[in-house]
Amino acid sequence: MAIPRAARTQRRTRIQEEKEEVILEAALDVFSVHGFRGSTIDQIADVAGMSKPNVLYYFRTKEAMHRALIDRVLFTWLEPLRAFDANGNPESEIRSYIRRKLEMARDIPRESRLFANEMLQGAPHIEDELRGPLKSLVDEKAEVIRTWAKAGKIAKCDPYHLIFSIWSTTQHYADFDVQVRAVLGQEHSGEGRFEDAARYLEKLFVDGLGIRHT
Amino acid sequence: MAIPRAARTQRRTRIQEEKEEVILEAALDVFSVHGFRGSTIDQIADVAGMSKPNVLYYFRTKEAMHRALIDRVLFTWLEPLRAFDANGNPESEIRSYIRRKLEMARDIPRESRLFANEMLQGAPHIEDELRGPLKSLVDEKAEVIRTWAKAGKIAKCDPYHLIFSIWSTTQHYADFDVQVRAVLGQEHSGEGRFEDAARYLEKLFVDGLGIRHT
DNA sequence: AGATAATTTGACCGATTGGTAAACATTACA
DNA sequence: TGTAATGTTTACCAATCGGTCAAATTATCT
Repeated sequence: MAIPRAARTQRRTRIQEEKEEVILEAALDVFSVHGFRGSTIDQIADVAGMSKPNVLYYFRTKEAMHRALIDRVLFTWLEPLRAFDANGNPESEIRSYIRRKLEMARDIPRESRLFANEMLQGAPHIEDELRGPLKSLVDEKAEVIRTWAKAGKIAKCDPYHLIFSIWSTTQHYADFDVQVRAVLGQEHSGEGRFEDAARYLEKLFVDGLGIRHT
Repeated sequence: MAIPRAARTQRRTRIQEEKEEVILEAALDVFSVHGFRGSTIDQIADVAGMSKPNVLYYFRTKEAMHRALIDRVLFTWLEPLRAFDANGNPESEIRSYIRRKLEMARDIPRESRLFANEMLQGAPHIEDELRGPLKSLVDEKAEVIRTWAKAGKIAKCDPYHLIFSIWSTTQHYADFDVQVRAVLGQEHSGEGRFEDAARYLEKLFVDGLGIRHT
């Protein structure tokens, strides 16, 4: 019998690389909508265009697929926060952070929904990542914000809740997309809503944080 | 055989009233965490402390339970927006709206998560309510905000995105509770975080919307 | 080309799914 | 108290679940 990927130490084949990509792509489609429990391997196999045993040849369990997906997406998703620069000036840093997050909500909404689903379920698979790497990163950036506040560059405010508010307002356009479309109506549901959102949010945060325009 | 509730036209019994309450309570527990597809009648019956066929005696299908739950929760959830008063002054109205929403995120987070789950899945069960009653309500309140802006009471801004941003920032504390706790660390995960959030968000929105303190 | 390793599939497994049937137990009301 | 309506449970159903297995197919390398 063939040796499944996970038990092997050798190099990955071209086919492996391709098929694993196809499967994770399909898994993202399914998991991001129905969550872990609500998704089935059959669904994923269907979307991926292959048989269920074939999917299970590359990922031995449903959990393994989900795990691989989370790991990959977690990195991408935190990229904008990592880019948050202590040496930049507050206004442009915050503006571009908001823009980047909104672009991600627009361009890769499934990734956002995958996380949202995980959070709603109490993050049973990634609690360690939250308490570890994520917390460290946020702690670091919170310190940057606090420094800015002490230097009088922005108003004094709780840096953690500031970060939460940027996360929530931007990811809202991915996670609650249906609601946003429904409320805005068909005429405002084009891609232009992201530009409107960016304009509004940038102003809200720049003014709300008492940032002096330079 | 007994006639299930849904097919009956007569008054509801005391027992019916009680048991339906118990079931919906249990269903809220389960649906809010796992979503519709990820939840099972067995789970709900277990939490409700009754047998599966007994649950199905009161609600003939899983969908019927979910439907009843959504209908009930939708009303409660929109209460704060309904209370948004055109005759009040912008500062106090916005402050109290934020407070109310945060209180709900703290006191009835399961309701928030139920909706969030529904949104993530594309709102297959409540799209009509979104396009109808919800949109109407938001349209009405958006008009109020626009009036305030025209009167110079608050800065000009897109009223829809303003409402979205209040929704998302406040509900974040219910939907992403695990993440918030993980990032804040154990020492700041007491109920005090809601007070911190309220302080931060009120300032953000009051200043961000250019509301003059009176 | 032939051998070997990698990939794919159909048939299948026990457990769980949403839901039903009918016997049994309890309640409400005359 | 009797009885009809209401409520509850056990046993069960077909469909679907995550996952296995061995056989068949395809790709790779000499």
